[in-house]
Amino acid sequence: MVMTTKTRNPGVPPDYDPSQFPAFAVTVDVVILTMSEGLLHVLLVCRGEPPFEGMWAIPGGFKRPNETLEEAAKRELAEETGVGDAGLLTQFGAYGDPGRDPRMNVVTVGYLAVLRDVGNVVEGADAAAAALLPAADILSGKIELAFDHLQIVRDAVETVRVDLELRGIATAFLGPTFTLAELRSVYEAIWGVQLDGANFRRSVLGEDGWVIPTGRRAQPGASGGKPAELYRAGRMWKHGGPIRNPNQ
Amino acid sequence: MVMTTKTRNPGVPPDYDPSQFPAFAVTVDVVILTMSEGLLHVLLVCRGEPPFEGMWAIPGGFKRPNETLEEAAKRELAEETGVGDAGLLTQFGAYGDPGRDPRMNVVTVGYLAVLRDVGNVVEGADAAAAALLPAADILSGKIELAFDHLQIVRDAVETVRVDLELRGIATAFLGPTFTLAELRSVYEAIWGVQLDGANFRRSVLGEDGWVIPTGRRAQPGASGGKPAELYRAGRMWKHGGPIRNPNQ
DNA sequence: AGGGTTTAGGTTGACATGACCATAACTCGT
DNA sequence: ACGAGTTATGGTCATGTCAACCTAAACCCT
Repeated sequence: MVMTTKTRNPGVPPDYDPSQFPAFAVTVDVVILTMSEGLLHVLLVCRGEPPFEGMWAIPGGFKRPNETLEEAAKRELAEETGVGDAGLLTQFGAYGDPGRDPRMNVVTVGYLAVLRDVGNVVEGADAAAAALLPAADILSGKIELAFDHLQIVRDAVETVRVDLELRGIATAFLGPTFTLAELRSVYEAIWGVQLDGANFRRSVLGEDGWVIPTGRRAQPGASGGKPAELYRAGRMWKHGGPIRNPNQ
Repeated sequence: MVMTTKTRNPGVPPDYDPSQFPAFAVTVDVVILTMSEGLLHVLLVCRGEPPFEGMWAIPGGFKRPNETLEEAAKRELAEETGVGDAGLLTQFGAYGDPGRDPRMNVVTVGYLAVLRDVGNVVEGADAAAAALLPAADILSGKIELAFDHLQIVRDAVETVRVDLELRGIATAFLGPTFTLAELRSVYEAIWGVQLDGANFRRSVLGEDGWVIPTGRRAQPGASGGKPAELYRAGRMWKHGGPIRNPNQ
């Protein structure tokens, strides 16, 4: 059986025999992001076996021959959190450096999942082996990750930063209804900026389709303040977000 | 030898035995884009063997165990075009649908390469088996591609559209020196829009660092006109481009 | 020489955005 | 009950950006 995606070129001497292709293990790693206490958090699992025993790692697993990459990511997400539908599930990169897994040749495809609130979901899985950790602690190196998972988390967070502006994924972090302050806090946490509440309000409400008022009002916080109106996501979020990143 | 990127979770019964991982072939496919006659073109090779014999396909080949994905892409690019350095080489997606290759399980990683002018480069390779074809003809379905390569080209073109705005890729399509009209035509071709020459000029020259005047002037075209000044790329192109896409 | 073409440079007005202020509605502590 | 603090909401104002348009300069061709 000959495996050629590449056309055999008579002019170029093939220094590599296509009939003997190297076998790889293909895995899917899912970076699960969520907002918790105004900070971006990542769901990690604690490795119970060598190598990297006892270190934190991104949940992931093998791709099966009869499923697509996205199906594998969905399956891993469900196995790890019990959640069937993420607010967002995007592929953001493939990683295949030799030696990235000391045991064998493995190419992994990174998926990014955005969940509303995973606090209770994590308890459904093994609480000892899984935890939500602040993304800032991981990116700063304060929490060390197994394999090349630090780079993978870096790329995932960078992806979510860009997608927040280009594809308007902010509502994926929130529940079915939300206040404008909650929506704003998503932008502020992910971009690490502070946005003026009034200007944010004007940008979001300025054009129809972003948010739809429900008429109901949220419970005011413990510190008081006028109760905010509850909105739900409009149709426009499919075509990019209403807010631009102040840091270029 | 046990292959687990995923932590073994005692609570979740593993319905899939990690010690028996499925073997995949991993290939790298390179979508080579270039500007020719004001249109975006894709370098394709004609398949000489079944399946999809005689159809156009993206050049690609197997990843080797001791090279990174990017090194594999660079190698494929060099084998296919003889060019050592592309203006840009970016990974944009992984494809692993079951049955995408009828012969076996193969996961491919798509890379996007941007070249200045490949007209003469193609001749260096096998001229009969390789050709530059307009991207529009491929995306419209006028030219049929092997495997799932249509989807891969679609994603590559969409990536270059976004990267043109976010990462300022435009100069990768051009030679060491260029006129502002040539630079503008890159944006116009890829975004499918028409930009006002005067406004384009003001945006590009408005801030220092985008283009650097060389003092020399280009030869006027056959239709006459004031000869345009030649510029070279400045440092700013690393951090996003100066022009925004009118189509949001 | 003159019309057509392309680059180069300037003006104007609509619009988006950021900074700032004022008011309304709620919390809490006293 | 009352005031202080807090948050949401609504508005103004100055600034900057950007698209549309117009004019001049330099070159081709017939």
